[in-house]
Amino acid sequence: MNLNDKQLEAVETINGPLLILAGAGAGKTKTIVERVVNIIKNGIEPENILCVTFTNKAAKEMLSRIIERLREENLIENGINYFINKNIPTIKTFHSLGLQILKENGQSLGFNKNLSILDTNDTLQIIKEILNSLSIDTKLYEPSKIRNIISKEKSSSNTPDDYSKKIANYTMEIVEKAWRLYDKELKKRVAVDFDDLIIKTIELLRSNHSVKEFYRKKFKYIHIDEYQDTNNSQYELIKELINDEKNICVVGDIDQNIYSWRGANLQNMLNFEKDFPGGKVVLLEENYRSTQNILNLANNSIEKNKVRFPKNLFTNKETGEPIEICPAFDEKKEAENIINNIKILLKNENINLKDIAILFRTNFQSRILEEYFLRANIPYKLLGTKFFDRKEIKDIMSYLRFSKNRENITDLKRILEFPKRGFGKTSLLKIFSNDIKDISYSLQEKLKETQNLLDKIAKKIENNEDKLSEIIMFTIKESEIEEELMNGSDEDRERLENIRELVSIAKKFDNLNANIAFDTFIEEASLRSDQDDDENNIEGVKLMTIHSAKGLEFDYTFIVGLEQDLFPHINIGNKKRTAEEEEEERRLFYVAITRAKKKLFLSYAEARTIYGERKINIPSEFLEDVNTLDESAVSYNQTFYGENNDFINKSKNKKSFSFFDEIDFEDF
DNA sequence: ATTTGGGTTATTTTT
DNA sequence: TAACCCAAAT
Repeated sequence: MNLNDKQLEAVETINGPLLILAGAGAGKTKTIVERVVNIIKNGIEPENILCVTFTNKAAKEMLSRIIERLREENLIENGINYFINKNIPTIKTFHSLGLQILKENGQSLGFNKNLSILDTNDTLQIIKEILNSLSIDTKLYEPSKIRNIISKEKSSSNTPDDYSKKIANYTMEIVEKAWRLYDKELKKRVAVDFDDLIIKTIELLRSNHSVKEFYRKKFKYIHIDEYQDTNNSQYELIKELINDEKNICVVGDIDQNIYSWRGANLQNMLNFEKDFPGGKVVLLEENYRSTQNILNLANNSIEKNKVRFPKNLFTNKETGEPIEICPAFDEKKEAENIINNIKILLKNENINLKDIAILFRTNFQSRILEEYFLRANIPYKLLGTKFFDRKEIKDIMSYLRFSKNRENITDLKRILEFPKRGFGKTSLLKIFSNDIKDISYSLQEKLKETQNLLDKIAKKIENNEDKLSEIIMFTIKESEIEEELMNGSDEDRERLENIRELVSIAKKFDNLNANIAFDTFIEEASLRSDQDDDENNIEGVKLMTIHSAKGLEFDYTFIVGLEQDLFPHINIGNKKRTAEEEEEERRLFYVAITRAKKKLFLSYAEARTIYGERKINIPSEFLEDVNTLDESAVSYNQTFYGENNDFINKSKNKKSFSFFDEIDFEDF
């Protein structure tokens, strides 16, 4: 299978703890896939293997690659539908694994299989309501901050009781009170938040010995991908699942830990050898993605960090094209310059638009880029907008979900408020506290109507006569959402388009019986973030934040906005960036660099308008890393830059010219 | 019940 | 700048 020595070593070490330190592009997924295949070759049943990933996409990819390889090795019947075959490895995200365990065994904690998952928005609403009920000034004590504290505590596996012991100020008192009420509120709704999917699973395993033994026996071989991104509670969960054989393999790269602000704890990775003594460590340094020029920059840059395991990426590939530095006068010129460079790429070589990506530190930077892509008529796709977070999609999902789980008031609230039926604040409160007699007669009628609709939806799901997509269509029509949006503004019609997109997503499940399709669909919608399963299918230049580019690769990669305070990003308010946070910014730069396969462009603007204010910036300190490279490894794009760095004068002297009429983009 | 206006506040977001 | 939220006004 064309493995290098190190990869082979990892693949062949199947018993005991194994730590794989895998640099960017070092064939990490391939190594896990081959290791799983190897374990099965050694006579272990596939169902005894667990792989945990961080995204559904990664899980999906890993599963399909494993199945493909098992077929090649004749370890699985050809043509068999592996979704029906139970004897396959479990490959899931932490959250979907938790959900599965809770649905199947969580009765003792008050859960059932209609358990709802609340996203960050839903939970924020609940926190707001709680703070209001406590008459707390939400200006002084921001709901989002309170929620974040609770979430952070939860993901560190702390309970309200733990927390109450360390209360030192009034804010903490509020947090504790709100937390307890919040937990009660979730319980009432038979709902969990993302953190609960992990910590409730731990609670279940600890309190229910037979369930724990079942899973410990089942999962004889455990793999954890992206181990550097695990938080404390995920680490605790692993510890509960692992049996005495300690067949655990974790894979990760400290240099790619970019989510510490969300609780990802580097210590888990740093302490692995201590936590699981007697294990083996394998270091994968050969990179199969980028040119040596790109890797040199990545190596030299990340070397400045203190918290890491030393590693040096190398490749057998050629030196490659030089890194191109692209200075610009301001963000407009930067955008223009990028368009120009893309046109040159398209003109000179046989390059596809989908092999080009533009990465930025913050979302607002996409705006100006979009403007210029639109103007230049170059197809592009902005990634990272969360389809299932859109209001109209959440509304539809609420109808579907609530038809089966009538405990979740968040859903009911959404339903009653959209489309508008005349329910206001007071009438909603009365409905929620079951004082239905107190609302007006006409509202009572409306409520009955809505109830009827929900019953009809539930019946359709149970009856199994209609397809899932048909049930959704039915919901849109009968709820009069379609009518309302059709006759609304342009924006409303766009919303309707999104809803139609939801219907077409649901069609994927139409071959399953409605009940199962429904559960799968709801689960997928609650646990996934991005609508695009496969960004390879996107025709057009890809625009995204560096965070969402993690794990992806592009032939031609632009990193834009390389200015001090923008990237590395300066913290908001008067909070100073800590040394650790500075290192995280550098890791982010490292992740960005290592996305590039063939050529890397580094772009910055000397002036930029942020929040309506024009600011003069100095080039990012990260650009200095380029000085560690040979002269031949770097080229300077002079288009918007003077010979003596005196680019302002230069651009004054330059006649303005247009880039937008050189190539006809109709073909793309 | 809905609209208007003023004040606030701007990272990253695998689930 | 612009989006968002809430209170006050209609």
